[in-house]
Amino acid sequence: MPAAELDPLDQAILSRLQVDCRTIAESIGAQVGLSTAAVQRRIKRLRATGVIAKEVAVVEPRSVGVDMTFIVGVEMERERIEVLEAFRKQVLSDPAVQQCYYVTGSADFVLVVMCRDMAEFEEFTRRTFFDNGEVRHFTTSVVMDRVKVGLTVPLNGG
Amino acid sequence: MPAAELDPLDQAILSRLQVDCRTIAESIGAQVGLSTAAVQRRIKRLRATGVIAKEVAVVEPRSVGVDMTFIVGVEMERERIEVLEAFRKQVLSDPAVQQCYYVTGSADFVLVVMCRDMAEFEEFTRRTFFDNGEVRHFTTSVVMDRVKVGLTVPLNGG
DNA sequence: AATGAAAGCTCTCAACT
DNA sequence: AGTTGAGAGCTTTCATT
Repeated sequence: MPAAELDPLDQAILSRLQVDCRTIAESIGAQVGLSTAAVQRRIKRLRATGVIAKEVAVVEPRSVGVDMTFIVGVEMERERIEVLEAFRKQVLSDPAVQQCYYVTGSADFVLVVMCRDMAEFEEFTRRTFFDNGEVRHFTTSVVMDRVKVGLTVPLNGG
Repeated sequence: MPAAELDPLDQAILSRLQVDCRTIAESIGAQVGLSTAAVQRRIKRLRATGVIAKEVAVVEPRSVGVDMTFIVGVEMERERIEVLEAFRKQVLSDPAVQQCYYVTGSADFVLVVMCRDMAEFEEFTRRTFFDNGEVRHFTTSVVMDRVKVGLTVPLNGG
């Protein structure tokens, strides 16, 4: 888990795979000036060392009937470890919660929540906030446009 | 695009690929009760119809020296189309901006920003906010823990 | 220690049943 | 939808630097 140094070749490979992990090694090799086997070996190492955490399919929400996204700030009643840990577990197991960040500032958690419709979101707020005595306050922002959505990490040199 | 109906088999396939898009078709088939070729045909269709938008490698930020995440709320001076559109373009081309949402409520945009360190974040705020006369106000929350990070979409129901 | 070339193998894809 | 075979892409081997 420490940061093993990545040379420019690894970075170039990663920047391709972050956009499309099905890019074939031959194509990457042609771009970065490496043989197919060399690229494959580097990708294998990047996976083994955890630099590539996972490779996932990104589903277009609307195509599966999910049409609403919310940004929700959550303030807990008390910042006790037990309370925070319980909330963590709850959001981890809730499929409507796409992302959850524990943050400084006025809110304790910031959630990105996806639902089919408003009714489903209200059901989410009930089970997550109203049925939880430890939640002091929450604020909802409705997403009108998902301008940029990805998990791409900035790499040196692009 | 209207939501083409997905049967439970497609949903089962998607739920696997959302976790690991390198799962081989044979393994998925064994789980959902379908032949290898049938699974591959369905995956191909899911890609062609845009249900699977893309397949990407997720890079562990710390392993490439990126150690800080911020949630930034941005309020624009005026909600003129031109101003909003210019801001959209700016964040789309900025590699530090991992995500950007246009939202209702007190902020106009919510950004997820990733940087190597605080200095890089300050440089980001300069180029994005201080050098932009149309930004009225912004609020920064520092992420202490990325509790849940993914682009997984809930598939129940459809 | 990492590379390139080529052999060997796995998975995918399209044709056919 | 299932079966099959050809081809694409990945992995291993080995000689080289």
